[in-house]
Amino acid sequence: MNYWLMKSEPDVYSIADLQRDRETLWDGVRNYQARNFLKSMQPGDLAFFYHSNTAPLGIAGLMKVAKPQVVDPSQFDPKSKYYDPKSTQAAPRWHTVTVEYVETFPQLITLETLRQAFSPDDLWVVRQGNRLSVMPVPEAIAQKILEMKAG
DNA sequence: GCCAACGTTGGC
DNA sequence: GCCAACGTTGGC
Repeated sequence: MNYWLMKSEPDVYSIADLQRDRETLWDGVRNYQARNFLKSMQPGDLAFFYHSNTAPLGIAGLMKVAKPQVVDPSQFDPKSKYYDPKSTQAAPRWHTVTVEYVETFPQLITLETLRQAFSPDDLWVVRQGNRLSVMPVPEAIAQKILEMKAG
């Protein structure tokens, strides 16, 4: 079982939206490094839901990988902003997962708090200028984050 | 809204 | 295969 961190802009899709939907397809990732992490996810892996490009920034809750290795359908949809004309049905470029709601943290764990607690080498989201939207979280770090949300 | 960081594209 | 131009992300 592995831990991950996945970013979403809450104006677009928030932890509250996931709570309402219970499960969602994590579509629209168009970065190869992030996609490779998505591809390596296993059912039951846990992922921190990070609210980006908002205020306050931080980890808002937890979700669980439900279905792995899902072909992202938006790559074939010319009307989608995630349309990729170079992708084919025979050889899709973009795979993702579906995720299932687990919990909303009683309190957002802010980026500032994460910066104080962790080094950029341990938790990549605190790296300056970090643009990766899906990243692994070492188990020891994940455990500490889960302790922090307990208060 | 600004802009630094940085990934991608495409001409050569 | 290099790298300048370009587009996007995301913190501030």
